[in-house]
Amino acid sequence: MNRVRTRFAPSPTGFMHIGNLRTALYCYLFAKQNNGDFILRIEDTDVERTVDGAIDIIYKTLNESKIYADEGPLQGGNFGPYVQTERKDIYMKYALELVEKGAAYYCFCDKERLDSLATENGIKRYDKHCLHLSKEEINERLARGDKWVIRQNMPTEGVSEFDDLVFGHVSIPNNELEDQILIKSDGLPTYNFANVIDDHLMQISHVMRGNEYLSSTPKYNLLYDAFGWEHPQYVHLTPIMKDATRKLSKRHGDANFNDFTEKGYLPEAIINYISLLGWSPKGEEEKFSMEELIEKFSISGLSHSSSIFDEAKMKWLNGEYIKELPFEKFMELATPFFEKSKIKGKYSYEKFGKLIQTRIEILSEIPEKVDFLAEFTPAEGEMYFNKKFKIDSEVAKKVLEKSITVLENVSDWNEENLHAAIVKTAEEMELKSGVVYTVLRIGLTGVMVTPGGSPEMADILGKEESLNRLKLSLEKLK
RNA sequence: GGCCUAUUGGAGAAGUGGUUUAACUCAUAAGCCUCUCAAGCUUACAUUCACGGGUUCGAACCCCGUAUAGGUCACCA
Repeated sequence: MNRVRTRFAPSPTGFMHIGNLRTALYCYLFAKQNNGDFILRIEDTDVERTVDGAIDIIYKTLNESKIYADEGPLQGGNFGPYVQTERKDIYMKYALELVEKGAAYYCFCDKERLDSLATENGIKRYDKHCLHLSKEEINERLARGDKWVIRQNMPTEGVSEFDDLVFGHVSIPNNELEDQILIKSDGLPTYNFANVIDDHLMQISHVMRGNEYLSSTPKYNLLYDAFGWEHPQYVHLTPIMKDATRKLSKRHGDANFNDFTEKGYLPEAIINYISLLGWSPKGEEEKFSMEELIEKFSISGLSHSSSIFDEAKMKWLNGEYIKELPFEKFMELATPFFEKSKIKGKYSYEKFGKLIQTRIEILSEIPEKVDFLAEFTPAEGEMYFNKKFKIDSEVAKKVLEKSITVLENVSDWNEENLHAAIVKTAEEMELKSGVVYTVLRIGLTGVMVTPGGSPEMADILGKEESLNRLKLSLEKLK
């Protein structure tokens, strides 16, 4: 078998869409698993749609995702250039070869004529009007400077068949195939032409791409045939949906890689999650590093039907990745989010970080998890009510009174000593320590639910602030 | 509308004619643990594989039809 070479060929039209990223991932995984090459090719033949800076976003996204190209605009290679607009002359040369062979022809039809071909339901199909123009007439119009395009000359009968590695055998009647444009009037090739020329010239062995190309694949094969080239293997990928009927798209929002990284998703988690959309691993595990994905990926595990993007599951996976982060690394990533919270400049990010690393799934949850501590309103009496520990406002008042005196004598204010002080208070009052823990937690924060317990809260607040708050809480109960 | 493709639970899915009582993961629910919340641990969650026929001793798996969904029919990729 030939060397495995796959390619990811995005158009630089904006941010990197999750669906495209997944295609890149699969191409990369398949190539690497077979010790092959992964090529990045920029398809910028639509001058209108290309946006400045989009190429850099592609590079940056791939890099953050740890999807590294062996060949591409940045790293070069033996099959360059890897940007299609820089290959313009190559396409023209091959198009002319096709015209010579009769597999393609010049077309001078203008928009009005093309529009007049539309059927009642708006579908238009080119009628090969210019196919039979004489050589003289063509040369004359060319010389005159008439606008022209080059179209592919499709067979009108018969059936085209091919084998797709996911969908199996597919056959399409040739009369369904339109004489598509190969070279546009601006001299640049269409995707339909450029991708065939480049895939062949770059020796791509496996073409992995979206499902939307499935029914045009016979057109590409006809092109390969006209040149006498070997067909590549095809692997058509099923779309990622937003819900049962809508495709996940830029229009539906929040489907770009950087939307997720900005929300505090880790690239590893995003990659891991999207690898699972449309592909199913063999075993029970679903959390995989890139190395494991390379090892486990298989075309036989690719799905035949579309899959719905479920952010809840990606969140869960992200939480798993956050939990296993070394603490220093976690703090490095978390700090920008602490900076956006209300505790900015007030309390230790580190101490809070220890508490919330297991309590958040995405980094952007940090502010909402810590903001409560920045403001303090003493709790109402009924907030202390607890059936299990038999706490009511009277008990709370006594516990607060006693705790304040004990805590005032804690000289080295740290978690360990605070635990000890609480246990000691409970013993002296002949109460379960849970009673004291609970009352203090509420007394210190004014809220019933906190990430972490009372010693942790007291430690973060510091001695002075803690005692102040407890006194205010006690006041409130009187 | 023509053509192409798909259809297993709330989501991702395994499964390709007979130990599948339909794996596994997320979500959801309950319990344990526990100073609350998380985390962790345990358990529950499709008599049924879009629907209707057929083939077969036997079908989610094979065949036919219907429905539904997606794709495609651009000088966009």
